[in-house]
Amino acid sequence: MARATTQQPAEHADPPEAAGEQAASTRGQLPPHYDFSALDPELYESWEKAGVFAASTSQSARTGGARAPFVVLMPPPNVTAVLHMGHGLNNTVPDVVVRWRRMAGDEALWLPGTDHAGIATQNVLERQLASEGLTRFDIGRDAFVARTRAFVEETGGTILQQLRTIGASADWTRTAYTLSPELSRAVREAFVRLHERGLIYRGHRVIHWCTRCLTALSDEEAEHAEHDGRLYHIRYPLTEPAGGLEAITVATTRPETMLGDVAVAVHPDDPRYAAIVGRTVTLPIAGITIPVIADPAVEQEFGTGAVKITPAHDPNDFELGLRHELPMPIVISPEGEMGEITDSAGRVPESLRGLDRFEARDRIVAELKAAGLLEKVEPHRHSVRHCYRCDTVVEPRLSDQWFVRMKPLAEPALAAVTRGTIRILPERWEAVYVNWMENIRDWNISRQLWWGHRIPVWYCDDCDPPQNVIVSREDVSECPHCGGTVRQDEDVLDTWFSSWLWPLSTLGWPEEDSDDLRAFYPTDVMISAPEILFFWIARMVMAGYEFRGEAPFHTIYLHGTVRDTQHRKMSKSLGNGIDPLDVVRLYGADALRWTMISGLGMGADVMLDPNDLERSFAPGRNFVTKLWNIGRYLLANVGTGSVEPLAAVEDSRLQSADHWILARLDAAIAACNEALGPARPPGWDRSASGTTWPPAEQAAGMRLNEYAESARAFVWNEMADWYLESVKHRLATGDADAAVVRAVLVHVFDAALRLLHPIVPFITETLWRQLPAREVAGTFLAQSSWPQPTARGSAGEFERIREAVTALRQIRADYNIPPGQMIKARIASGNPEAFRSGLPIVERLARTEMTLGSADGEAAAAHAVLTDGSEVVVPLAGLVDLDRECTRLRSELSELERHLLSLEQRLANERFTSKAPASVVEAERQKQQEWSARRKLLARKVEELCAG
RNA sequence: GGGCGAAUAGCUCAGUUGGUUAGAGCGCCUGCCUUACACGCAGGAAGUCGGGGGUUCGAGUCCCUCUUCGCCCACCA
Repeated sequence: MARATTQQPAEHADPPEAAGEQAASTRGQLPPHYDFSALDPELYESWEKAGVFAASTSQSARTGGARAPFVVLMPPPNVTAVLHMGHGLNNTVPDVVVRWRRMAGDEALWLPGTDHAGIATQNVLERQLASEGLTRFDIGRDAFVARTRAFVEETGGTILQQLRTIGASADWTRTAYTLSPELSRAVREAFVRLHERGLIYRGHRVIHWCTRCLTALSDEEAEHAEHDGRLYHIRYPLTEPAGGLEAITVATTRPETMLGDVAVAVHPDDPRYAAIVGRTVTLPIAGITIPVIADPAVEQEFGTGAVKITPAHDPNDFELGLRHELPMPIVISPEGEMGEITDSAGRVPESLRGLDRFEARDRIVAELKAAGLLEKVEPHRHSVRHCYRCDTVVEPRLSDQWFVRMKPLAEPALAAVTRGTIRILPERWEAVYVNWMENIRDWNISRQLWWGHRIPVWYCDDCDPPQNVIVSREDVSECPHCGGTVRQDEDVLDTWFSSWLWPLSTLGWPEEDSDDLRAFYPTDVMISAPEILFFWIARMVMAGYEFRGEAPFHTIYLHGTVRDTQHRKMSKSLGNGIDPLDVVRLYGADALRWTMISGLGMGADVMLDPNDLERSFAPGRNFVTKLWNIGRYLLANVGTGSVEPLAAVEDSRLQSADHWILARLDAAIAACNEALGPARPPGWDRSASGTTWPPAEQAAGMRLNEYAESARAFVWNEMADWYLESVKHRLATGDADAAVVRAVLVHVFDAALRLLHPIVPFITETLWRQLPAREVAGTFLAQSSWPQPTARGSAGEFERIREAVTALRQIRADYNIPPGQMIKARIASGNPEAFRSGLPIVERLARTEMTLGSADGEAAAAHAVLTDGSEVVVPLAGLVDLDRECTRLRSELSELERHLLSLEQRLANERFTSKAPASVVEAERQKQQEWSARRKLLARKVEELCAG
């Protein structure tokens, strides 16, 4: 039998025993599974070689071309990064969107690149040095930077190579790097311009300091984490008792900072302390005298209502210190050790100097206790800031840093979102963005690191302020005022100071006339994780307005996080990660992409099971295999010979199944388009100025999971399960009708591959290139067109066939009628030819015979009522016992009656009929009629069968 | 401390402005190697939509409240 050929395992694709069979020669060419590991890399290479991903400025409508530009910027991964699942998600999403737009006729640009990642990369190199027993100070700045640069050149960009394996269709010809000469130029330009506008200034204040990285951090880089600490109540004895008090008790979570105390503050209205304001206390351990002052910032209710003031080691105390013109001694070193660092002589006893701040804490507490000055210690849960790179507890520390004045920058960036030029999806993040912008604080941009953009500021030691500070676009070798020697600022800029220019700098800015800038700025969609909304995305918006006067993009799409089954974020340190390259190896890139996209509700996290890859990735692989097998069937049965274009097939030649699948295709295309949504707000492809999202589109689109599901359901549940199965016999005849099927099938499959290509590019491209329908030999699906509806289908007739067939299958299953057993079905009404012709292959295998006629007079029969009220009857003579059928019918009837009753009650309710929309009422009436008819038929059946 | 979100089948999640008998994938049960596909086909079981209250002709959907979980922000030491 023919079956024998299909049973052959893949390795024996050309079995000798099948040689005599005609079908075997074609069918044998393709194995039953798609060999992604062999085909995908080759395919990617040919895409890249053919320039499929490269965008051209001359095509952009903004620079004289005919296509709307569509631009997505890759959030640049750290240059030292290796691909993890987060990258997988973060890059699959834009790839799907970009591939969609590329097919939809846009000039699509996905611009890739890497970030030099100052602090992160420096940490990597410092760890390397540490393993050799060295620190960066041992080898010096120049050697360290050189070594880092060499390391980056050698190993950097690995991740960009890895992104190719998951199919990322980025324009690699434009690959950018935040520390490249071009981007460095943009960084300097931005710094100097902001400085000229008075938006960059040198500030002396308390900042977040990482004692391990030895650098200042921005507010965003100092992350809050809840921590179970203690609140220490410490008695500071009054120099002279007053107001009945011997001492004043302060509460603190960081006793070690008391050595830097310069005052004790109380609320001016606090009656408890009114008498001692203006007096002095003796600071224990240090043994110095400090004043008691009054300030309204003190909360009377918290702790004891008295607070110790350490201006150099607490931002609040610093502000208060400024108001009261207090001294600001620094008692903790950059490394986090106690010492008399600045203006603190006589404050730190010899025994504490050089001690780590946390050891010092314990020591000080012990000493206080011994001296009877520790009143009590309470458990106190509070949040402590940590370095976002090394998790070290951040030490607030007085220092000189460069700051960006953010308020003026935030104004247009805030307005862009509130007025709707930029939308944020999911919408709930909009409030978060707005809140941050409204409460924006100045940005500390200087870092005491070696790896990064050196701050373009030079100092002349011979000139007086303000001439001694030179801010310059070009390197400065001598003082422009006195001609003397200058020295450059030792610090580098925050990594994010180069990242926030990404939309501008990667397109050629500050060259205002750059072709790329004119053709591709503003970009379109910014796709990223919510974690960097403030670090990066919000600042890009500010930079866009500040330096170019336009929003950098119109949509911010924040996807979820990849988590494990316990909802923990996947991370190397937790050891719960999944290596995307393992997944690619075992399941294929398409399967990985499928899992990412199909599981991605709007803003929802993607849950994966690191211990059960099968569970997470089998669905994608299975779908790919399904597609592959549809393709196999097509190639074997349609062949590669020429096929009539669908447009050449007159409607009269189409049968019910053909009409149906064409209608379903149109519905699928519409559903996919709806889910993907508008690509841009009106007018954006020309200019962004004044553009806003229409309210109706504000939250539309970017439902990638819905798009995936619509396409999948069409291909699998409609095209494969029904259409393919019901046209097999027609295709086999080889006559004129077979030509119709070939035309429809090829058209529909071609459209399906187009619909699916953005999600599963490898399998679809591979199949498409073998289809007889491809436009021109040598072209790629990746750059072909997005499918258009045919407007030629109608679903009605075949829907009835599907209903009838499903009814037959239920009857078969209910009565355990064996697969080989022929059943004779009678359809109460309809076109018997259409039924016969539309039967799927399984029913047609000498299993079902359909006739048309009244259902009357079948005594022992199973039956089903279709939605149009007609019946399908299968005589059961000798096949089953009637009691079962009776029971089944009765339960069906009672269920129907229950529903009908509630429906009728609803319709009888006058308030319903008067208040509900007419269309709803009409639909309910229709339903009532249908159900009544069905009830009648069912009741009669029950009477006939179950009477005896 | 402030703000936001989530809770729907055993698991992961859909469910768009309130309107048919609440869906999908995985898992589970039954039967099937049937002309591409057992990584498959056919059929099936399974949900008082977190608890309570309210608005409405009608609530998974809107309002209030409680519980649990998660996220963001935050200068009460």
